[in-house]
Amino acid sequence: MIKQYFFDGLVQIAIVLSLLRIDINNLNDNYVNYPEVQEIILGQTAAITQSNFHNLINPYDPEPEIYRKNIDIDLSASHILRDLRSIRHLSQYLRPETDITTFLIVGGSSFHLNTGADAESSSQGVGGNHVEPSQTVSNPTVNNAIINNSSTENATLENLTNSESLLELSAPAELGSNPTTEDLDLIEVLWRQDIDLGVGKEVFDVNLRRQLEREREIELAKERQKQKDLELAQAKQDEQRRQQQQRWLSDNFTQDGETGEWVPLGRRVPPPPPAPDLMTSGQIQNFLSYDYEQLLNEDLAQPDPNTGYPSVSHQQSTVNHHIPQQTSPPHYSQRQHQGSQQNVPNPQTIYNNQGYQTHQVVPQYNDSHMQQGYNAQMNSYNNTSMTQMSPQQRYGRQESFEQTWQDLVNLLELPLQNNSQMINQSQRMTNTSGQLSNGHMIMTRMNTTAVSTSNPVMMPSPTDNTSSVLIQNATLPTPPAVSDNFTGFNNTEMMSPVHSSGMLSPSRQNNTMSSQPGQNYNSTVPSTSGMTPIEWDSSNMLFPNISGSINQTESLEDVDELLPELITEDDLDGINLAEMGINDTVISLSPAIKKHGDEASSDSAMSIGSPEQDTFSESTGSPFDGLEGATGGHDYDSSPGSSKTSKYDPDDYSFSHSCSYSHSENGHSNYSSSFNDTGYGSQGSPADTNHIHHNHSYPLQPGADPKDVKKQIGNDKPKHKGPHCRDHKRVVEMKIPFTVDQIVNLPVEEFNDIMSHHKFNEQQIQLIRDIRRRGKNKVAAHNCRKRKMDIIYTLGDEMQKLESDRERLIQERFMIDKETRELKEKFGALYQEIFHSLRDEHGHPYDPARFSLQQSSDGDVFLVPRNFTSAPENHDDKNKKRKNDKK
DNA sequence: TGACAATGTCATCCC
DNA sequence: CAGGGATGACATTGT
Repeated sequence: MIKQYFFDGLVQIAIVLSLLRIDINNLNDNYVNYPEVQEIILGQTAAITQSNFHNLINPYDPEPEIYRKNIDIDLSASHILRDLRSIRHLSQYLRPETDITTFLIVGGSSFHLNTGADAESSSQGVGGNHVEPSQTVSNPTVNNAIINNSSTENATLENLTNSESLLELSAPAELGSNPTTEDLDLIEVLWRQDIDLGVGKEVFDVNLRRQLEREREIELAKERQKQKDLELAQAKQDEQRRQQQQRWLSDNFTQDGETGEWVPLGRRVPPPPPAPDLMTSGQIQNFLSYDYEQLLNEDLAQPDPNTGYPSVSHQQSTVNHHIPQQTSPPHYSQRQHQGSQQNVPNPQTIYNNQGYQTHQVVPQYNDSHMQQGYNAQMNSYNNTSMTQMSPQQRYGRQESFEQTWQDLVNLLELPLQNNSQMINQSQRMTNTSGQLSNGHMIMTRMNTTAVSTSNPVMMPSPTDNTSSVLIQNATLPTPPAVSDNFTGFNNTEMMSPVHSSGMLSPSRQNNTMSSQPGQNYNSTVPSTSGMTPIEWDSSNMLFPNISGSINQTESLEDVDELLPELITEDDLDGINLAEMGINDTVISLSPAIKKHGDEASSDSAMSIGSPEQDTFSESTGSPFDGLEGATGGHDYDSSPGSSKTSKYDPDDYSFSHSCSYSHSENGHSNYSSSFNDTGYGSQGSPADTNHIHHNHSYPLQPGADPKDVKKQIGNDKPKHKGPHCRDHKRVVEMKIPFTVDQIVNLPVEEFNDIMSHHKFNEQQIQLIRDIRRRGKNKVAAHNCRKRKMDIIYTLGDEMQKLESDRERLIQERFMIDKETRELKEKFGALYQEIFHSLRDEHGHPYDPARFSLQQSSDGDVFLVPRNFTSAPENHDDKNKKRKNDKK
């Protein structure tokens, strides 16, 4: 019995000593630089962060499953130390809310933690084990092993002596001194902590353990009973809600016998007469407030038999339909009055597959024609953000917004309908689509609302409703410069019958533009256009919302068919300045248009540098033939020039005018789109290497007004004078049977062949070579200028980016400095607290001038003498003490 | 009529 | 070495 008594005590002492571990391997003077010290600085507690502070495994531990210091032991150690605090000098070791393991390392032999040492000495003396006291004291691994072994009653400490870790450290000889009465008291205290440590006497006492187990079982049974009661109460409450919901559903919906889904009565079944147990408004309110989200959630989960999508839209739409007939939540009535009544008449739109979310969740957005753009936005929103939201979130937001706005309207007695919609939309968009520029969004919505009010009877066509969602168009902000043009377009072109049948024209333009290499106008479908958002973002969008509402699946063939009809070159020439916003886009399409519509196009830019077009056979089919077919007999000064936009037709390499045409509304045009012969197109520009597609168009300056383009256009016809004309005149005069274009653009081989086959005199040869050289150089000069502009814009972009980075870094540095200051202050306070909490064996505080706290890499904090410069492992002669300071 | 932008041309370098 | 691209400088043209 006595043996068992002391054996238990020895085990518990070992536990304590495991907490008061000493790790000389990690001792270092540079403790403050260790990350663990920074953890202290950060105020992390082991219990919260689970840093390596507590997860380190002693490499010497023969049983690696035992962690030197896991969280449980720490918590238990806190109890131990709490008791230790009650006795003598250890009373001040603990401080609340600090989680520091403290090691007391004292240079002199007089410094030692007498608690563990004395206890050990006393226990070993009585226990009669083979364990060397010094070994047990100094090695925490051994203590862990003891804990492990003590879990089995037959465990002996024989294994401990065999542990290699036992031999790692040697404790001072005085640790084995005779126990004092204080030590015995400490042993008693440690026994009391057995329960806290989980290795109490019951571990060794079967009866006690069984009794404890029984108590635990009783407690567990009580817990289970409580849990069961709670569940019952919850189930009862749910059942009540379900019944209430069922009743409401039965009033408004019918349940499909096959699928079990709730189908709105108005869709398949004629609306039944009002149910006798109609809920009052208050009831409905109550019901909604409690159960509607759940109901909606369930409804959303039910797939629509027609579309396969959740049938929430049906529910809502049907509810909207039946509101006047049945009592339904006031929310529905309000919503219907606000917006649904204009769009719901078209069930095709409601049950449309692709647009179901738009029309379902936000049905009122369909009430106007111009809101298609906004629908696109909402489509994008629905397809992106909204689909990621839970139904409760979706409805909750919407409902809350509507409710809030309706309350406001009621309060202010605003006879708004469109405005309320607008604001609601604005609110929704603002809250749901973080990518949207609020300003632009509101602006756009203003446009749509204006149009919707001016033309309220316009209904969204099924095509529009079935349009695929153009997410990018909807989500990306429109450049402010676009706004004006876009607004003008909205109010003019979009409302015209031609364009409303197809309002597609702008979109088609967009699509057509996308077909041009190097142009990033088609930002609607990144998957098809292969553009990154950045590319898209940098592109110029003339009709963001419009294109967003248009079916992006329309083929380019349609575009090509429609464009010549919609936009003729005469139109291009006749477009007034007010429509330049459109012109910019349309004109940029000129290559595509002229490809199909007008062979007389002078836009030979596409052919520049292209071998196919450089051949004679192709050149004969080039637009120049129509103008220069006389091979010298044609006077350029009198050329019609209706399609001529360059001031110098004979040398119309097209870059001169294409660059002017490819302007966008913000003063940037993609010159490279029509000028791709040099490899200096946008793809090859430095900006592209960074995936930033600059739309800088040479020669338009950044702030240049699009009217410059107009000037270019307007000046086309009179621009048939100058040095270029001289070359052509000379060609004519010299009876050279080639055009300047042919002379310039022919490949060297073919050019040489021609020169060899034709018998030219020296004068002719010289003229031809000069023309060719000048033509080449002209192109080169243009490339050079364009490249220069690209570089300038790229550098500007980089500068902006660097400036933003700089701002961000400055901000970060400021924050880091602030955090550092705070951490330093925190560290200082913590240091002082810990340091002043330490007492020597006489109960006196340590002298800060002589000692300092330092932390090892494993998170242990040591009290190190100031003159303790070298690593502790190199000074084994010094007395080292370790403290696990749990506060 | 001068300023300015756009463009063409030349000279030169370089590949 | 010729052809041609690149580019600075200058000229021309039109607004």
